[in-house]
Parts: sequence; structure tokens; C-alpha cells
Amino acid sequence: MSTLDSPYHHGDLRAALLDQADALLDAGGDGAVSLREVARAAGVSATAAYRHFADKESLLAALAARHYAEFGQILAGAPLAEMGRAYIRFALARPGRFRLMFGPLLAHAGAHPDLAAASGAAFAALSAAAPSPDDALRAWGLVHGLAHLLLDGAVRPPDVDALVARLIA
Amino acid sequence: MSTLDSPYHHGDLRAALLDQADALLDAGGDGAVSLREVARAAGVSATAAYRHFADKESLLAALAARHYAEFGQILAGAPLAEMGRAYIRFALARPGRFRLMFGPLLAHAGAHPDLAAASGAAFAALSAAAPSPDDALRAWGLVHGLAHLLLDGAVRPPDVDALVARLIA
DNA sequence: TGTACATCAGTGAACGCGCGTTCACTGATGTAC
DNA sequence: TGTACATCAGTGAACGCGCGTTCACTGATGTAC
Repeated sequence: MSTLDSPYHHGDLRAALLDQADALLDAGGDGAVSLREVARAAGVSATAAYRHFADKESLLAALAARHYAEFGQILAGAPLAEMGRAYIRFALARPGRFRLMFGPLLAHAGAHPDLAAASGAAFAALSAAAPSPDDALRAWGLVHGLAHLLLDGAVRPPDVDALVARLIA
Repeated sequence: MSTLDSPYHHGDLRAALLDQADALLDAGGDGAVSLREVARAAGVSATAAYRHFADKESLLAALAARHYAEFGQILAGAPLAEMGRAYIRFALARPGRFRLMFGPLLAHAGAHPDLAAASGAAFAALSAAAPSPDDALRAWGLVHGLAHLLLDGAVRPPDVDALVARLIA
């Protein structure tokens, strides 16, 4: 089979769909990702996606799992304060991904083992950096909250980076 | 005019719509509030809402403003730690309201003076309780983040109240 | 090497849904003379 | 006190949209003999 005969290598549509979903997520945020639009962006009919994912939620779960894996790698091993800054940097740079990862999907992680595993690993990396479980939760809460407040426009500092550097000492 | 002739006193449909929107918000969360459903719940045609609100966003902004006012009163005057606990209590008791208040609408507060004023007042109450602006932001970030982590199911402690009491000392 | 066949990744039409919003309208209320 | 009229809060039909998902299907690929 020539690779030129079709737009994707054998089995690559799944990856292409995830990539396009990502692009929509980054460009238009959470709500901009529809199965139909993802398929459209991949140059494929809407129903083709069902060859690769059981339903829309499964596609989103695969996407979130992918991002949790990346997120976990970004965090892993860093000292707590640096980790906190990286956490906020990620959220501000990729709001769509961040919102997907911590959106309603997370509550259904039980139905998506990959997502449960990837998110669990990322959260474990966070906990490992703190001296105690309570300290971990406090640090997590702080960076998560600041990320949301900044993303939602509740807090609009003149210099975000300076603020974050000051607050996460 | 007898009050029995129509379901609402003169001018009360606006309040009734807000009440029903609230009920939907509390029952079904953020996404369950549609103009049509709100009107249906109020026993009125969908178009009737346009007598009282320019569009859906205006209705939601009025609702959010109302909740920020209540929220501000809950917070005002309390010592910082108690304020933090009240913040989280509010979020967990009324997730729909909390998500509406801090949702994408907040970024459009410029278009809704009532919302801007009410949210500004609530945030000011928060700031007033902390010894410095940075301390206020740290405290705010912490409680906001914990609220979200608990709401989204990222953190599932066996005893939420005990956890919150321990973390917000 | 050639041929019949199963597999399977795609297609396109369709179903049924709910949404926000606009439109021309009705009918009751309150007002001016 | 009675009557003509303006106001205005509502109605119901309709527009146009996009969504997730199902269905029967096509056509190319790889396999077994």
C-alpha cells in the first residue's frame, strides 16, 4: 500500500482525530470541540470517528489522558515551588487542555482507565514533592485556584509572571 | 386587576424567571440553564423572557450578580480563616451558582455593570480580611482551588469537612 | 499465480433533539377626553 | 360615566443552526486455497 493513496497511514486516523481535537481545544476552548468538527478538521466524515472511539466522551478521555501524561512529566521531579509555577504556566498557556483535564470528564474517570491512570500519576507527582499530604493539598489548592482565578478573569494583575513568582515563593 | 387573573403580580415575571433559572442551576448545574427551559419552568412562552432581558447572557448576568451579592454578605466581616471555610462551603453547597459566578460570564462583566459591581464588592470583602494584597490572593487562591478540586472530583477525601477544617487553619 | 472471499475503515443520508432569537400578532390594561 | 385609543406583556409559529449517533452501504485490502 502506498502512503499516498490515503490521507493517513494505516491506523493513523485515531491519532489525527486526537490532534485535531487538540487544535480545536487550543483555539476555541472547551466548548469548541464537537465530534463533527473534529472529523471535519481531519478531512473525514463524522461517522468515521466511531471506528476509533466508542463515543465523544471516549475521544475526550483519550485526549485528557494524553495531556495528563504530558502534564505529569512537566511536573515530575521538580521542587515544590517550581512545580507550582509550572502548573500555573501550563494552565495559562493551554486553557482548553487545562479545562478539559479538570472538567466534568474527570468525575467519569472511572469509565476510562487510561484517564484514571494518567491523572492519578500526575497527582502522585504533585504529592511526592510535598513534605506531607496536607501540605501537598494546600500547595495544589493554591496553584489550582490561582490558575482558575487568572483564567476566568477574576484576577487581572498587570504582570502575571511577577505575581505568580511572588506568590509561589 | 386581581392577582388571580395571571400567574404573576405586575412586573414579577422577571423575578420568577430568575428564580426558575436558579432552580435549574441548583438542580442540573451550569449547562442545564437554557432560556427556553427557564421560561417553561416559569409557565410562560420562551419569548416572554425577552420582555425582561435583552438576551440569555443578560439573564445569567443578573442571576450571577444576585449571587455575588449574597456571597459577599456571607463573607463580609468574618476573620480570614472562617471566610475561607465559608467560601468552600458555598461552592460545595451550590456548585451551579459557584460555576456560573466564576464562569466565562465573569470575563464579560464589563458588559453588565450590576455583575461587575456585585463581584467587585465580594472580592473586596475578601481582600479586606487579609493583612496584605498578596496574602489576600494566596488565601483566595487556596480556597478557590480547593473548592474546584473538590467539586471536580480531583480530590475525594473521606471527610470533606474535616479536611477543610484542617487545611484552612 | 489466480481467484473467491472475509474483513473493515470509511461514506452519506437520516433521525431526533434542543437551542437562541425574530416576527407578526392578540388581548388586556390604563388613560385622556 | 362612557368611549376611543395607546401601551405593552404576553403568544405561537418559524428560522437557522449544530449537535451526537445510527444505519445501510461501498470499496479497497489482505488472506486462504
